[in-house]
Amino acid sequence: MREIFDAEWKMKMIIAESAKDVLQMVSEISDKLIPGAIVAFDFETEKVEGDDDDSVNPLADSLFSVSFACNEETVYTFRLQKDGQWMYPEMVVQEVVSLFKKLFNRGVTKVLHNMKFDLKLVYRITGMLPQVDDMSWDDTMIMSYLVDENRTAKLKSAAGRYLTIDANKYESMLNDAGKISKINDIDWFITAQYNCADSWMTRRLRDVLWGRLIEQGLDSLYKNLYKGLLIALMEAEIKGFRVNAEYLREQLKKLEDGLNSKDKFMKDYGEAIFQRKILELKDKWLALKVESDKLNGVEKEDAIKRGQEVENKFLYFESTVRNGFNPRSVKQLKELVQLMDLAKFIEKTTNKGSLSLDREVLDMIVSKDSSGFIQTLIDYRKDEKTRGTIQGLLDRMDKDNLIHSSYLAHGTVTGRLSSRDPNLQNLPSGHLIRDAFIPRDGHDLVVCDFSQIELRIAAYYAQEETMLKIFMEGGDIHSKTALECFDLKVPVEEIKKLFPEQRRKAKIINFGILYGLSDYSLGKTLDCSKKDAGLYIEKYYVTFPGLKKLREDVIKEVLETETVTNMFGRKRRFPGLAAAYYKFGSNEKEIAHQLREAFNALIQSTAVDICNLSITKIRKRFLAEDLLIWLLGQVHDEMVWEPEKKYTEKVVEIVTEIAPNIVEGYVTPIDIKVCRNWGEK
DNA sequence: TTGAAACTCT
DNA sequence: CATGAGAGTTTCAAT
Repeated sequence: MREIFDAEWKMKMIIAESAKDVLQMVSEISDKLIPGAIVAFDFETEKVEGDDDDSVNPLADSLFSVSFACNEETVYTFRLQKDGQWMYPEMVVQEVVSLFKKLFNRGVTKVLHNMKFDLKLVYRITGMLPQVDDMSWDDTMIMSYLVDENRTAKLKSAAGRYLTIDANKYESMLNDAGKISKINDIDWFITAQYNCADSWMTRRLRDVLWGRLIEQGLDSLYKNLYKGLLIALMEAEIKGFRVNAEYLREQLKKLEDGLNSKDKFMKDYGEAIFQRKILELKDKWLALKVESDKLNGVEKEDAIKRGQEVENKFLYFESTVRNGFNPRSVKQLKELVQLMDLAKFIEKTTNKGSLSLDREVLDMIVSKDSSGFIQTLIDYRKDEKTRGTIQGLLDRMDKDNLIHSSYLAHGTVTGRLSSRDPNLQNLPSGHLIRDAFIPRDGHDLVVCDFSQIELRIAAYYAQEETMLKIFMEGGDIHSKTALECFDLKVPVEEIKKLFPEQRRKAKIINFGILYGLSDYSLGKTLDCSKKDAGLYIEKYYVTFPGLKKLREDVIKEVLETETVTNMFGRKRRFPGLAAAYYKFGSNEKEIAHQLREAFNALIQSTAVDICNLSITKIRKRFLAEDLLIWLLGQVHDEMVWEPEKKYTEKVVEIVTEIAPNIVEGYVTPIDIKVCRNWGEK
């Protein structure tokens, strides 16, 4: 056993050096797990040999070591595994395992930074997970996120910020010691201290952040939403979404065949044009060479320079042809579009100011191209995207055809979740891909989404009478908007049938308003003049005056407080906005952007809090009724559950009871469907 | 490894 | 002055 004291941090690190040390340490830690104790712990992991996945994977990585901060001063640490194998005799391993099992005592508060990650490791060791109603786990990453959504919630950043220490001290030590990428090759006493520092910071952060949560009125959101949500999400990640791999491989094959022929067509076409141009450029280059021989001084230098430019160009074209024209290369495409004489029709530029060749532009120039190249490119891009998505799903599927996406609860400024590896929140709508997502044998998918939740939230905050009435009576909001904005002289019930085009446009206006759409952009999307678009927006606000007032109120509020707070207490902060707004000559574009963001944040954050609160509440009810039903996925205002068939009706009943009634006194209706695959929804 | 550009979703 | 909010992934090209 070795002890190291960090006088600056007042941190005593106790490091085990042998199996005997581990036994003693486990017993000491065990003794401290008494009711009322607050203990932070943290794992270090490493990739196992032969795992080609480059991301950190708590379901597969080797457990290098763990540290326990049992109070604010004392931290213990010991090694666990090497290359995925335990480093100790079976008896010692059993003691370690039972220590982790003792953590499930609800009288002891456990603190983790990114709790889903470490709890998955605990799950691998013990086979145990906390229940969704277990309040004895704290996540300092989420606390830090709630306290300041604008700054990174990473442990070292948060610790540096809230503990006012040099939080990277031990990481620097690790880097100095190593310059080796593998944690296993570094002296254990160095990594041990690094590991200790992490749980020490986590333990210290917990108290500081808890104070901040209380100060800012965020404690209820943290306790009632996040504690349960994180566990429900962790269950979804562990469980995984089953996919029909054979079906996906079939679709992949079909796409690849189509892509190959499109690729060949475009290659041949592109290369022919480049070849022709190369000859032209060579002639030009020769001419310039002859010319430059006749000249002197500055003129000669200029001609040589131009000659070199021409030479570079045809050398580039030659290498392009040699390596094969690649329709995925934006650079090559731009050259080609210029040679095809289509560039003159393109006004749109990319963010950096170069020629844009996105779908919108291609749609515009496709009619000017008789060769079929542009149309082929449009189709190619679409299919290539789908192919990539399918390939990504197949690559990430485990041996049981399960896809374990992870959900980040701290990834967005509005409180939305994000999904990654793979992202299940941006799968193309429609059947092709979503049909591949299926329930396990003997199970159903229950898919539930909130209908028009953002508009309903806006109406609620605004107490917009006309809008509330339409929602309450089950009327069609888009029809009403169409009627008023386009002066349609028919009863509102007939709009859907008689003026579907106007209704479609009204839908764009309805959603656009929530995002702060300008007359300029609305004109572009509706393909009408800016002036007409402005009139529509005006009429919209006459029809729904409450919404106009709400927008003004939110802007007024954010300019005073630099903060938007939703009905659950969630905050979206805009530091510096007030000062910037009242300062002469500041960036108006940026201010306008932040004001749009502020209004949208109120609506978006409320919508997602309702959805996530319903997930937590529903999952807790399943627990209370002893139904072993886990969440499978969440897509902002949609949730997917996977019950055994015998529980399907019960799930529909409970979801239908809970989800629409999260806000007291205001119903947020849902659509719910039992599906054989995700595409059926 | 990073940034730009393209495309996907709610 | 620019002009709709929030995300993640893939590919190419440059560093």
